[in-house]
Amino acid sequence: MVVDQLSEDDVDRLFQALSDGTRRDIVRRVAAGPMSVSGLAAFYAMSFAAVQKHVAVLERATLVTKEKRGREQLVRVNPDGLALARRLLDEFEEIWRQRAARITDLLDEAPGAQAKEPS
Amino acid sequence: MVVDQLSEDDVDRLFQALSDGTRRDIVRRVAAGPMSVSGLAAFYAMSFAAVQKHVAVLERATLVTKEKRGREQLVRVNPDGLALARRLLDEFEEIWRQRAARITDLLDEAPGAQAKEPS
DNA sequence: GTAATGTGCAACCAAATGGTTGTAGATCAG
DNA sequence: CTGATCTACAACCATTTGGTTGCACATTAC
Repeated sequence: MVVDQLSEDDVDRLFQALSDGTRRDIVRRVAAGPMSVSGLAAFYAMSFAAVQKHVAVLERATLVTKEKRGREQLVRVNPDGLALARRLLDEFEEIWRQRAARITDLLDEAPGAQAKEPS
Repeated sequence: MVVDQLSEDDVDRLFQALSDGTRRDIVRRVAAGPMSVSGLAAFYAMSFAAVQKHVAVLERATLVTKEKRGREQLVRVNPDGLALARRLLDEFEEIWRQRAARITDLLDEAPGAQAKEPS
């Protein structure tokens, strides 16, 4: 099953965005409530520009959204992005589960019986 | 909620391993049944050494395991690794869900209750 | 035995990543 | 208005990543 219209590059960006501790922490923080970029930057021992870049990576990965709010830029979590990533992992597990079920069937069936595809 | 004993570096490796299309494809293939490294390499338009490196990345991320089988090395999916990644994503969603529930509560409650959460 | 196959590893290279500093444009406070 | 704050973006740098080729070593086939 293909997940939506996601290109491989989209999936690359999703997981790559999640592969950095600072970015995962940003997602956690904005998941608990929206924050400005500078508000986020205050938490980390790195420059504002670095945090800005992390937010940009998360935005391109559709894990957060930004909205201009006066002179600030409010960062919000995008629940769809997270759900998408989880669904992708579910796909992998589904493939494995089907194989496991097929093997179980083979073991359960009498020897010589043909294996049918489980749902 | 901390997931098991995973270090941040472990999580980095997990998601980083999944951020490459070739590696995700390898996981799909071995999820459907174990394969040798050279068997896998036959599918991709890159050198054997490159595929070997991808498998090594997946192995360090605990997404696959290798087992020596004669002169071959059988690569298998590690369902625990996948389940771990999914659980990590569940954590993020849980944080967001809790916040959403809290907001819903605030909206449901009678007005006059003091809200700590800015809109 | 010799030859072919499967693997591991080192050295190398181009491109991407994660950080920095510096500059400049908006917006808000006084 | 002036000054402080928030953001955007460019240029630069060190390290990592994803690929290559080449060589060494085990195991299997003939």
